[in-house]
Amino acid sequence: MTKFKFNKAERLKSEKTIGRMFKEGHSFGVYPLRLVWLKVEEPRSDSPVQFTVSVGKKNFKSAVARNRIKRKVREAWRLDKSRLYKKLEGADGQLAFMVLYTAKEDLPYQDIEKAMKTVIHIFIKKNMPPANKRRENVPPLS
RNA sequence: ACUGCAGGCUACUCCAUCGCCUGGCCCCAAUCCCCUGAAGGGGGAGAAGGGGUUCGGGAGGAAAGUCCGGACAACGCAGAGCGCCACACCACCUAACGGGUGGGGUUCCGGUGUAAUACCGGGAUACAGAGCGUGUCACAGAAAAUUACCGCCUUCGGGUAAGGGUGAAAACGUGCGGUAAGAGCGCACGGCGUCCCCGGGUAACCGGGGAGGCGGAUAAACCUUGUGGGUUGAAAUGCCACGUACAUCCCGAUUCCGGCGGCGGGCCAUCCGUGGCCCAAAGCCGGAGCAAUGUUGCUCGCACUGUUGGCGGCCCCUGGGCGGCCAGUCGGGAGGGGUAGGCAGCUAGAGUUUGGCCGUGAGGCCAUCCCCAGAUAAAUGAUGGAGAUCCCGACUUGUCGGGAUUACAGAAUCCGGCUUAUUGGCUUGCAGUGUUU
RNA sequence: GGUCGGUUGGCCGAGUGGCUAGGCAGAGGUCUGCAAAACCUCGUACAGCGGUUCGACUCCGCUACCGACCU
Repeated sequence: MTKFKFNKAERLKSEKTIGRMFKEGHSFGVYPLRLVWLKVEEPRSDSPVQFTVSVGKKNFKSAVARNRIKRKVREAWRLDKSRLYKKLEGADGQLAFMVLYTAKEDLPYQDIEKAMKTVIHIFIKKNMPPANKRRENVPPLS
């Protein structure tokens, strides 16, 4: 039951962490999304991942439109994150995730959900090869 | 019924699944307290957190712009003056307002109608003062405000605003008289200010009469008059936690007087007990000065804070004067550093529903009912399915098929307004046109 | 959340209510064998909408956009 929830512990709120993500973190894009992520050594909560969304004011001037897109992206994350959580079981540290919405128009939910699934898939494929050798394949922080 | 104008109301509904924020209740539970005690047992409280087939609530008419007005909070005073800002026909409403309601003036439009005034309906209106002062008034024009030039007249001293046709604006307009030529110089009609009287109206103002007049515009130019405003704003403010650093540098003040007090000293008198006079430390009290603050514009007032101690030098001379340094305290400033978490403020209020009464109305009074968002990288969503409404097409005229549910837009301390954005529907008032009775 | 400031040609920038300076860039010309430089000429602007005024870049409202500050 708990796998579809989205609590406060799972939200990324620290301004410092977000600042570090853009300096030191890694990123890749899957239209219309772009993931920025960083491994945090001292977890702020007991959740394996802290997640947040960003929609630029440049692309969407209306606050209503920005809020709607953020809700859709959060919904997609909420429904698909369990796949990643399963892979992360037993790992120490915490991951900070930020998803940027890069499209210029408000896309329907199905498109966003599809992109989110791809994002999670690529992340697992790149950084989480099965079992024991996981730690070595995580790229070092620059 | 249609059209036009001016308003008002509303902001799709329901079901299922998965979620978000928030308040209550229940469960788990680290821990703490009490009783008894050898362990242990019993009872109670229970932060943060987790959970629940649990019970409630969860965006707007503009939540927006931040243009006004308040509540509330801080600044030692809600003190003074200056400055600054705002407002400006009258009355009322209101907690207050630059808002609203009603009325007045001015002006525009439409209709009816006239020789013309007029009447009806609707709109707009930052609408105090230009017979205080200062400034500005391009081009054109003789001249843009106290005045010249041309012209006209002349007794050659001068008089004269009729003419000069340009302009947004130029000496009340037209006619007659009058004159050397002219001029409100006089008269008739008309227009516009000032003052007084009468009538109506709470008043603005309107109507009538009289006196004395008529030398431009601009105050959303300075300004004058009147009225109001102390300033700053929830990133206010208070508390807790964490963290540097009661750290560094620069500047300023740290002076004097009086009273009480009497350590101690000097002089005089002496019946040797003491008495009188003078100087006078510590401490206490009061005052002046200085520094700084001066309610986050300037100045001032009152209040408040600091004004303590040590060490040398020079001069006269044995008690003072002058001038320094150091530390402390207080005040001002500079650069730099740390934190950017939590709680309160924070949602029961000029509140909401319904009804009655008063008022032309804005609104007021009374009763009744309800509790109705409090997030903070910032909650109210996603998916699916019905219904309802609207649009398009087809024809069997009430069915089918397709599409849309949209616009503007997301609370951030809270209210009252204003302004701006905006889809569709419903509805009220007024005017006009047409039809029927 | 609050408090302020700004918007003038393609770019930078001045402007007292009376025809919007100047520079860079662009176009044409003179000069040159050709260019550069220099000189001459030209085009293109007051963010938008209302109001005050005879007249508005300027004064006053509203709107849009850009920017600064606060602890």
